[in-house]
Amino acid sequence: MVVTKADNEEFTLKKNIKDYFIKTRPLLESGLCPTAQLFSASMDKWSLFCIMNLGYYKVLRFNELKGNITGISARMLSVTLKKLERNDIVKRNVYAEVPPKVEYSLTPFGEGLAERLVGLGHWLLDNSTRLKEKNK
Amino acid sequence: MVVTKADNEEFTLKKNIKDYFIKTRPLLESGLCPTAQLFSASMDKWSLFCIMNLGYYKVLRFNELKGNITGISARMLSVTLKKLERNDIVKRNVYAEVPPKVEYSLTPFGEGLAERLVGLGHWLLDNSTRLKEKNK
DNA sequence: AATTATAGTTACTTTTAGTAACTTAGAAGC
DNA sequence: GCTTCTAAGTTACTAAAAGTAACTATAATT
Repeated sequence: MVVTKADNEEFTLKKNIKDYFIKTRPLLESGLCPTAQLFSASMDKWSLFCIMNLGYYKVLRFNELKGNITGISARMLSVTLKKLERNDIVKRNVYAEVPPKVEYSLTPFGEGLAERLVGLGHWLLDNSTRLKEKNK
Repeated sequence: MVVTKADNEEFTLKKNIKDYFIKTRPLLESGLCPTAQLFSASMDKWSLFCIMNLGYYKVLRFNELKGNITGISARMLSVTLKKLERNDIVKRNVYAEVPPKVEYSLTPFGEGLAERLVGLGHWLLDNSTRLKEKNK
């Protein structure tokens, strides 16, 4: 029997999914699965846009983010940034000035996340078909 | 000047994020950015659990999925599966029997997505710290 | 003394998520 | 031949989250 490259990839994928299940099943029950937490609590469209903008521009102030993200309101940006800060994805840097000056940037974890989300984004751009239709 | 491996990785990451911005900026305005669509319309926690379960078990019936995903209601599973079907992530196979028999599985695009989400999941398991605390 | 600027907050409305009970249609048991 | 069972949902309702619009604090500037 000849084991091809494709067979090995198939095996690796299956093994990865199996590993993932074994690792996350007990975490899911206790509500501590980081993947579930990321997707249920932290990964809405506004979070994605904040992470991508900070990944590109590195440091942005509140109103710069608001200007870059079309459609976001001050309240939703505030709520989103607090959530990302709680999850150690975004760092908040306050200057004691008037008018206030607050700079936002990614943490090292946030940078790694941005890198991986961009990877996923590129794959989606190349591979999604049905998603290209405007939906809902 | 010596170009190190780290420099090259840094460069590649920056280039990827730049590419991503250039590609998605016009798509965002028209509401046709697949990444934004995936995250805003299709990527909630229930979608993630459905995709992961189907990635692992390959084929599952409605009540099997419901049994595997703790906490999901019939309505939310129904809504989620319809959304995933609309986005070409999940395939629905109906048998003309009574009581009804419906089998769900991933499309080829859904399988690719599952693979990438598991990759992200493994990275999160290894690298997330703050996410490990129960939040919200 | 009024105006401007930044980074939000507060009160309110609309949309979405979640819950619980109901539906459909034939097959099997009594 | 009447009741019970089953799978895969749906329907009507409530709770929670997202979204909108107007407001606030503080000091420097006009």
